[in-house]
Amino acid sequence: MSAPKMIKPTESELEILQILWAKGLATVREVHEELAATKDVGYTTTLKLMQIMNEKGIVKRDDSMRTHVYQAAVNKEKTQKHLLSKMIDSLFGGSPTQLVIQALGDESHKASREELDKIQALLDSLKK
Amino acid sequence: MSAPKMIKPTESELEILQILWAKGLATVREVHEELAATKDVGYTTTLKLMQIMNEKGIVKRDDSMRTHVYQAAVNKEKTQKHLLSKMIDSLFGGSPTQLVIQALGDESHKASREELDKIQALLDSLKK
DNA sequence: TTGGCCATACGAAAATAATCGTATATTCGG
DNA sequence: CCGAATATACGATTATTTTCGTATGGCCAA
Repeated sequence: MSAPKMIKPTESELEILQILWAKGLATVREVHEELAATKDVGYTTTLKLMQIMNEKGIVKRDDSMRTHVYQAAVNKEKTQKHLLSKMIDSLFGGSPTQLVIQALGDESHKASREELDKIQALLDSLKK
Repeated sequence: MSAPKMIKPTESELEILQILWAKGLATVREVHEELAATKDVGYTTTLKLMQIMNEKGIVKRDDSMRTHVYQAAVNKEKTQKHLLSKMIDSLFGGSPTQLVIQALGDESHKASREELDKIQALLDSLKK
């Protein structure tokens, strides 16, 4: 089994996935260093998490070398869509509109002009 | 302490909050019946959860009667915004735009024409 | 060769979340 | 008054997630 049916990464797993999505390929050490920049966590903790993720099929690894090389085994957009959909149901009563409005109104994550234009374009196409 | 600084309801707590936000005031039994319609869970489980939420300050209760009456102690929009913000950080690299695009493109949660207009209005005001 | 890094494996503790059984009190119909 | 129904309190179990200590072995410079 390579691609897991139930995509339900935990909080910590998501942090690791983010890094793997950005890097493509990465060793435990690389992932760990990036994690450690933000939070205080031990190396073996990161290692263990990635091992578990490998068992779950969330990541794949190449263990032909002494230092294993990992990569995400779940698609970024699919995962985002899935979790977003869950949030729409669990927090916005099934309406994506309220979510969009809240997201756009978020003061701490302001959208740039270009981004707004991008959204505008999508909106236009949806209106047709 | 009435309003908690750290808004971090668990999955189950969120389900209960949703019901309380909709109902305004509700007893444990009322909340439980609504929960039980969807999932298989015992009454005392719901009770316990709501007691814990009360201790955490997520809900308030009037226990002047034998049957306590609960209500949400956290603001719905604030909570939505907070969790959304966390998701933007943890899953969309801090950019709300990708989130908005994914949300609007979600096939299983289509936005109506009115909703699209609503978003358009907000977009217009942001563009200025 | 050998001592120090650096790697993975693995077990298990610690922290958090969810579940429920049982005790006990109140209410109310008959 | 009495028993069934219904309420809360509370302890304890189970499940899940996170964390880390320790074991073990490879690699390499001195």
